[in-house]
Amino acid sequence: MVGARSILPIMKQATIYSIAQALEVSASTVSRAFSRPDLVKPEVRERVLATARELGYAPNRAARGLATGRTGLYGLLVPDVTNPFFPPLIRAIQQAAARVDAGVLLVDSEGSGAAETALVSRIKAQVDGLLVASPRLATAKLKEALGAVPSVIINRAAQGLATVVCDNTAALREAATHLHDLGHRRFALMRGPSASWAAGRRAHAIRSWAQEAGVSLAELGHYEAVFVDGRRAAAQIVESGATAVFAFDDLMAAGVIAGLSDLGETVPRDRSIIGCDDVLLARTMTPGLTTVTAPLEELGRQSVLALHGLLEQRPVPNVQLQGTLTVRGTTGPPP
Amino acid sequence: MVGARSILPIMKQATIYSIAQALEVSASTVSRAFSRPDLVKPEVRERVLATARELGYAPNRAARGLATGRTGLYGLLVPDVTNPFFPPLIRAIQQAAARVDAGVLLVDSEGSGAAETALVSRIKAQVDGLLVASPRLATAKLKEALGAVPSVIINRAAQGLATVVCDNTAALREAATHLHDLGHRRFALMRGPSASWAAGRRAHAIRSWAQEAGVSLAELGHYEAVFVDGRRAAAQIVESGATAVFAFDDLMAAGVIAGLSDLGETVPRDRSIIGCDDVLLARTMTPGLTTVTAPLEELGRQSVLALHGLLEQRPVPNVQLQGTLTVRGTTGPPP
DNA sequence: TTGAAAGCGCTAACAA
DNA sequence: TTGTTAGCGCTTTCAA
Repeated sequence: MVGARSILPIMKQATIYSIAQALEVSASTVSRAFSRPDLVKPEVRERVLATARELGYAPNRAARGLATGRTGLYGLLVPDVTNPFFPPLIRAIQQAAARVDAGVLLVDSEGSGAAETALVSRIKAQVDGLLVASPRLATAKLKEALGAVPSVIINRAAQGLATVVCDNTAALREAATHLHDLGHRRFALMRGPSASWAAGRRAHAIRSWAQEAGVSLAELGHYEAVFVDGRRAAAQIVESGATAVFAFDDLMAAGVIAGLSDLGETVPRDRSIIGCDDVLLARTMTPGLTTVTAPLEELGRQSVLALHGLLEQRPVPNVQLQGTLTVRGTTGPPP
Repeated sequence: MVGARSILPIMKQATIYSIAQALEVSASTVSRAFSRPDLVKPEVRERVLATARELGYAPNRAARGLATGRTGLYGLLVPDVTNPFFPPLIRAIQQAAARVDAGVLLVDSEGSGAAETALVSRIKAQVDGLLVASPRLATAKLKEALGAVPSVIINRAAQGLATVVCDNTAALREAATHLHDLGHRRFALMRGPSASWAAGRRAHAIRSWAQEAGVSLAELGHYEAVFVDGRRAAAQIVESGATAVFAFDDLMAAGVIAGLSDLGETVPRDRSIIGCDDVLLARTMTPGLTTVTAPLEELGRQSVLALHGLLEQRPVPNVQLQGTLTVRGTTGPPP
């Protein structure tokens, strides 16, 4: 029979000491049973773990953090949670982080570079490392804000920082060829935000393809990566005379399609549209959007792996993943 | 001149002690300058704050947490980050939390009640309180898992727990009347997940309206709240003969519309569809989806306020917000 | 393989 | 208004 530890019904949260006392071992042993299990005799370890469970013990993260200097938290900074590109990424990151026993502290910068600076300095003290997705901030400023915090930049190349990016060049060229084969000769490109690294890359890919293929390319924008901007741009598309249009991303593509519909046009009958990223929206539209699918799961997994590596002082290579073309219903032969 | 503290270029992170030493005051004074500014002479406080800035001091959250028992973190548990209902909510919560100086630890249960139990126990030790959005778990089990952690349940009524919900009854009745006025007499209801509290409420609202109005109502489902389930259900809609259909949510509504399109129908020409929540998708579809708009911003704000209140031992009332009807392009007169 | 003891950086009585 | 003094719960030498 275990002696009554307390008459009160309110039992304080168990600590390594309560376990140590109950088992008549030292607190160090209990601590080791959790953090360095290999250092404690299997038999003892079992008993510790058992009573820990009984007492509902959970290690106090703050105490551990104070002792080790680690918080067990990864900060995740995104420019806009409501942009459908990010939720699948967030989910993948959250899962991967859980696998290395880290929590995810989520912060939204609302698309503002200035806010990024402020947020980074606000949270860098409470996390072990930072995952920065699609930063708006110039690389130099970003580096300055990050200081010495181990960080991984997602979706942007940045000299001197660990990065995980998705390269859509090949898929975009494939898409262009697909349209060309269908008979299109007049192309338009709706450029994304000028501060977006991905926007520049995508524009470059399409521009150089057009040049090689010797077809005309009207460059429109820059636009914000939102639905309404795409919608408003429809008139310019019509004016450009292009029959095949590359939107910066799916949101914008959906906007253009809506805008064209406002003008009495139907896609793909009157014009073909291609998006980028393959967000939920692209699959739920009718017809489905032809787009370049980003490996978001893998992007998230790799970012966490990279950050984890950084924290273990391992050298981490920059990783580059490939987007793939997904043909759905918004591309067809020109009218 | 300040004496050299270190020859090494690597300066350790400043603590209250480094500041105290530099200013020749006690560490308590420095501590107070931050946590209880009113208790320290303005003049001294200024000097503390100034050198803190100079030294790049940021309080160590873990240490503070250990001393106070507070982590400064709110846990946010959602069933599916990629469901477009949640991102705007997450953003609102994150912002509101920042305003009370709390961070948001995000966790995704992937729609599994079992996972909810596990996740709650995994994170309840590292947060000050929990925000649980649209739990799948039965209320009793949920309460058991939550134990004594201060918690606010979002989007579900739960006896004995603080809750913040959105009531769509009035808006749904208004929508039904709108359709009835348009001439519809045969209605269908696509029920959502059986474990979803909101699904039950919505079904009830429409069912009782139909009864009162004396119109026929075909009840279909339960379906999962995803696009593909809606799409697959299109055939049943056609079979039911209903000309006006209430989908459980926007995702499902979008699915139905795609499914009907597969069957050669057009909305709203052949049938009228109404969604619920007004997620991004509803605005970007062509035509736009008639739906019930949820005040997500406010929902998020109120949840954080409630949790904050709970943590300050204030009594917090349950809050109930109202959805509002937003008529767009998917409703019209019956054929 | 285990225990004793110091310390991580901060807060909060209590005293002055 | 400020300083002194204990911890908060855990990890981690160092010794045994």
